[in-house]
Amino acid sequence: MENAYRRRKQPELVRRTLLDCAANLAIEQGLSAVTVQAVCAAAGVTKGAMFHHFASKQALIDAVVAELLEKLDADIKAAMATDPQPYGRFTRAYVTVTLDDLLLNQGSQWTALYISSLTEPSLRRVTAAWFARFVRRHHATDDHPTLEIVRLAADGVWLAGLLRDDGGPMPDLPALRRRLVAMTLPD
Amino acid sequence: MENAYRRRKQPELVRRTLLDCAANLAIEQGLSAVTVQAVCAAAGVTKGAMFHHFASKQALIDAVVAELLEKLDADIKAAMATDPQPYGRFTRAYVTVTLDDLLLNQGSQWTALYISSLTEPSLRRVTAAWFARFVRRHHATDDHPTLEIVRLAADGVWLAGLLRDDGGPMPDLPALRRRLVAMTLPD
DNA sequence: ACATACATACAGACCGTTCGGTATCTTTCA
DNA sequence: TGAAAGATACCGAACGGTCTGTATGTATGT
Repeated sequence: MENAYRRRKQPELVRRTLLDCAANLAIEQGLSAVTVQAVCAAAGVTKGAMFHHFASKQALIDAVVAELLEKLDADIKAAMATDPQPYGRFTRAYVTVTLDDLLLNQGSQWTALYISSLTEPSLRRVTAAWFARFVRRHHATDDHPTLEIVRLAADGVWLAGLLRDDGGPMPDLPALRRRLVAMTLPD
Repeated sequence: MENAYRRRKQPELVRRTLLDCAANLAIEQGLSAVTVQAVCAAAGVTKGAMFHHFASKQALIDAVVAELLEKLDADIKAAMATDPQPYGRFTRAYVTVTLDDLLLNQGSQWTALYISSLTEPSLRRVTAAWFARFVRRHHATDDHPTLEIVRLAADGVWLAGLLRDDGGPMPDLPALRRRLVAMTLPD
């Protein structure tokens, strides 16, 4: 996005680019690397532009996390919609979405960002509320202790995905996925 | 630790206090709250003292994480030493140490710090290496897919512990502990 | 023309780090 | 034994850099 001063105005594109660059910075270098300057440099705009689109740095980060949660939300709901078996439906969707994200894009786009959102206390509150609401809504079909263990294991896979690029042990994801899904079925 | 200038010199106590204060700050307010000034203010010393004991801020944080990993290391080894059953011994110890930390001190002293250490890329490398070494050393007795799921679930409990104070769903820890341990036994 | 979308320049706070100086501790040696 | 000498512990202030945020100027779009 070069020569930004004299190009055509593209407010929505600029806003989108800022969000993407902030997310990428958080993913690749941690949340502490997400400075306003770094985001703007990566997006090819100046701070004036950023503060035009977002009231504060915190508002930018909040928007990034909100988008992440919305995407997770949509993916989980989509997975649940194609599942005829009521029992454990939410847990199966949770496992599927989590594992497939690691399987498909080997870079694990969202993992680092998701975990980062749990370390900053302000973001943690948002994410905790999001997850609690999901669990509460589906407690009728997903309340069994075994299902809880499966969900916890899926959470553990988030962490394993984080460590993957640093020599951490990485499970056989397809096999693990099969096993976890099998544990969510009745009997 | 008041009137620090004219009191008796207590280098080991000061060093220890700095480490504790840095850990507490990271636990309660996130790693980004660990500034040199904040640590020194909490410890009741000046920045000069801190830079006398640690070559840099990074060296201080590295020392905190190293202590955390050493403590985990010792706890796991101690738990393994009292376990007569070879199969799944490491996994059982891992589950025990993780769950008991959350059970005993309800503040979950180490959880937030452990998770935080996974977000900063430099710290992540250390922690990943530590965990990979552990898994590799015990692959003879702890290589079964079910054991891997148990370990992943224990990792998930780290995250659940993080969310606990923010309204996140908290499992019935004693029951969960029993179930996970049962899954590590033969048959 | 007017609102929107940016660039530019700057302010104020805080960051990690350095450094000179002063106290206390430890060793040396008469 | 005890005083000088050197090492260690710590203070306090200052520095250069980077941070978020603001104020203002200038182009574009309608």
